[in-house]
Amino acid sequence: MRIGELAERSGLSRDAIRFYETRGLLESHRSPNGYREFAADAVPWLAYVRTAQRLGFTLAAIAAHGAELREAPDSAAALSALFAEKIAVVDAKMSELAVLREELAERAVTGCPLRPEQQ
Amino acid sequence: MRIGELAERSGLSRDAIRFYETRGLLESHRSPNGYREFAADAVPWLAYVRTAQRLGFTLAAIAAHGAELREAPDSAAALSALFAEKIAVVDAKMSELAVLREELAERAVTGCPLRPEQQ
DNA sequence: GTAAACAGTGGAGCGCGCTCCAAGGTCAAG
DNA sequence: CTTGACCTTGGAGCGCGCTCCACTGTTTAC
Repeated sequence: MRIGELAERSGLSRDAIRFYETRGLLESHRSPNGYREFAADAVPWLAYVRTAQRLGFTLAAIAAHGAELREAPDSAAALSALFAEKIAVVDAKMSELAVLREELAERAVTGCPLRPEQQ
Repeated sequence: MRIGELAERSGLSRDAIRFYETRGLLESHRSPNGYREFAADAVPWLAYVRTAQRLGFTLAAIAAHGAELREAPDSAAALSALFAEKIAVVDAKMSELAVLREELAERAVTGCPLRPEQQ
């Protein structure tokens, strides 16, 4: 698949895809004419990237995770460990959100404005 | 309280605090000598700002929320509505994280690499 | 054969969220 | 009266995550 099709299927711009490639988030090989060729599973991968990114992971972190996966020995155990690590990060984020939510809920009940007062 | 004390108590830099003020996240009045004076509750407010920010809210969004609170009629009902709105946003974020977590967990079990393959 | 649609590169620019710096005013201690 | 800590206001710069642009090459359709 060439970049235009990947752009359409992933909902990203061509520029964003090229940018991701420079950041090591995506690999391609080149056709004889110099055009990038992407594998079909770049589409779900990019969907994952966007989700992770929207949830506050930096592109560098996502790329590092992907690189670890590529370099991991192909045992299910090693992969599981990597995912477990990532899941722990997600869980931590969820806990923080839970705390923030509780704080908001509490103030909603008490009517405490949670804001800088005059003077 | 002057900016140095607020910086120390909030763990932020003076520059960051001045920057927040330009973005409408924080108010101060000026002493006759031109120094900024902050209220004591700027400290918990900044703690809230940092938490919200770390969880993926932009400064603009946080400032907008703060402004709404300042402009809200001072009824408990109105404030509750504002907090309920914010809580809904937090809940949505948590749901997304739950989905991402599940996706990760599933792939950890199946050993599916979740990455762009060669070719 | 030509036009349109696609691809490539390099570089500038931009919004966000700051940090750092220079030049200067204020104030308390010695 | 100087020293030093603190404050002020610009303005430049920076890492992130792109976008946009100019210019060029390739492929496809008529």
